[in-house]
Amino acid sequence: MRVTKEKAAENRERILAAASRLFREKGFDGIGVDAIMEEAGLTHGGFYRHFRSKDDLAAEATARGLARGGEMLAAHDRLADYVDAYLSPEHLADRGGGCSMAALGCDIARQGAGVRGGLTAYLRQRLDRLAGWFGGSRAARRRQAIATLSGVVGAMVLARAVDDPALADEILTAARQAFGQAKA
Amino acid sequence: MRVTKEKAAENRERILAAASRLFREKGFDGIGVDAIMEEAGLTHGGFYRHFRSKDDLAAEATARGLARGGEMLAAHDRLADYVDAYLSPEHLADRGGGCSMAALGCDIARQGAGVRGGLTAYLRQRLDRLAGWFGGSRAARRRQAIATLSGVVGAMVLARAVDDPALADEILTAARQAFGQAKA
DNA sequence: TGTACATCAGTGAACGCGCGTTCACTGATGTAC
DNA sequence: TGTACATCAGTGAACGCGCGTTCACTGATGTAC
Repeated sequence: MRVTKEKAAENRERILAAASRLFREKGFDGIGVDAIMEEAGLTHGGFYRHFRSKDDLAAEATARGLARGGEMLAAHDRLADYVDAYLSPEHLADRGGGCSMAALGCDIARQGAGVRGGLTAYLRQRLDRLAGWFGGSRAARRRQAIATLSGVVGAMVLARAVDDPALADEILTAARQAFGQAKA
Repeated sequence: MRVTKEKAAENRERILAAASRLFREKGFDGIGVDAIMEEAGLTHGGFYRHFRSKDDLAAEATARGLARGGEMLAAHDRLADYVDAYLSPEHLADRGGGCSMAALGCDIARQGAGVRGGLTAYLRQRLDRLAGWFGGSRAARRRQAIATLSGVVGAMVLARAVDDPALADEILTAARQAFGQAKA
């Protein structure tokens, strides 16, 4: 049952969206091609008409997820707003729709060149954007951008790892205060 | 071929040590019971004389790995020394022997009660110890402990995820400067 | 202390299931005339 | 524009492999007398 080119392109997008969400929720090894295709409303056999392998999908889906994270970053133009949004209870709960670095950071180090290269390019962009929100020398601004990104990503990872909601909330609150304002 | 109680206890330790290292290196889903037993110098069939399941092993091995991290923390009595050691190139390279929060942080959120409970208890301890290195009110010290731990863990996660060694080094260096000294 | 027997850590084969990938097939789409 | 044919997105069964777990068996250890 061949479908129109438009429909096929739309299906490919749906596979990517499902994969991007499910990888972040369950990890690269925690979700299978069949479950991703089912989530996209297709059967698993057709997967290889769109992607060469699961690894290929991981690379494309990660890039897609990171791009969305970039939109979230672009939606704020002040450091405190961005940090508050990043370290919000909503982001804590929405692992599948949130930042890929927080959801998959440790796993990415074990992935192939496609995934890691995509993350590296994205991280550079995000650092550039963040640096613009700080004062001081070029080097000082970059240092603060790195410290802030490390801080918010680490806080989200720890808040999600902990099994006590009160402690998770305390971590997010403390990190919002610490990273939400530019320092000397 | 029954072995002495002492030998059996020693074998159990070897399984735990191998699991602790391999889980950190490859992730909970990235390594099998058979490979862990082989690393411990045993065959996979005997695994269930020591542990009820792979999940059980994950919980015990994670607790073991975190305890070692605690020793590393105890080995330093100044903030800057600890941060320098944590954010060193040696720690970056030694994923299997390093901090479990940096190696497995994102994966732990998806694990069972045993693993998450162990991490939570350990994280509380580490925060208490870190807080002692800061000045100010009790609340301020705790906030700085949380921000520092988030910062160093996040920096290590990002430095390992990136595929450019120069960028990884830049991240570690910037984070050492940012988190290595107590702030107001 | 010596002897007989029960225990159980460890072995290696086997089971069952899930998952990534392949394949023959379908039938609507796209294209060449 | 209409017709005939090639293309190919999608289907569902199947393959092969790896992995968590089980099991019958071994034989040295531990224990009861």
